[in-house]
Amino acid sequence: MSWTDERVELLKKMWAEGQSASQIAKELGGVTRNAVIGKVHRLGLSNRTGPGGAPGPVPAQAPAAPPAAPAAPPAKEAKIIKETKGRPAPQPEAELEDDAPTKRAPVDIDMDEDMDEAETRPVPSPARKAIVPAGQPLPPQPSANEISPEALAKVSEIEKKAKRLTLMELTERTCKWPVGDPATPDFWFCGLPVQQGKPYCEAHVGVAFQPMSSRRDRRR
DNA sequence: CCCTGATTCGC
DNA sequence: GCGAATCAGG
Repeated sequence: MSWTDERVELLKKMWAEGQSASQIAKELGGVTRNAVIGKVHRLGLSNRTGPGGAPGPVPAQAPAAPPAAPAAPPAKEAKIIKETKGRPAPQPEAELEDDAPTKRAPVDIDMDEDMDEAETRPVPSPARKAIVPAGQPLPPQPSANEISPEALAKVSEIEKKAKRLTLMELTERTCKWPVGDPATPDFWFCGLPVQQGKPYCEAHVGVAFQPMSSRRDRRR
């Protein structure tokens, strides 16, 4: 792959949007994040703080280059050998399949273990489109009336920073919360880092698992 | 460990 | 110019 005008343009766009190099690389395809970073530098737009531009929306690390002290040259000789560790994939984990995402509740993915206390329980997944006679433009997102408005706000908040991964890009540590209509090209998965042991990121765990107490008395 | 961007340097 | 390898950090 080469840096065609188109690709460079997309690179610039995404970089400006605060997307990470790895994400840009994935989007472009055929290049690694290193390639992207290298290109970014050669294009001279390494610092996301453009002239007169709005501050980056992403908590990008500020490279505040300090007047590097004339420290002694690194005398590192030791070589670090990375241990090769095999992944026998023990647990009969449920794998995300090409199964119709229409009714499959992502909640049951890898949820066997510690569901800890009976204090929480999964809430119907948002991916599950209500079985409704087609024709209605209704966006059956998770019934808002049974989720704490606080959690919802948090979700819409972080969804702006979502990685927007495709099914194939999901890993054991990327949030598997689906967004959008599976039948639409605008369908994607959150992809943010998952919360330890959970299939979702912090925000989505918030709406996926509700304390029994708040679920107890929802009428209707 | 996973992930980020930054730099170097042979090609 | 390119980008893998490496470095440095969260």
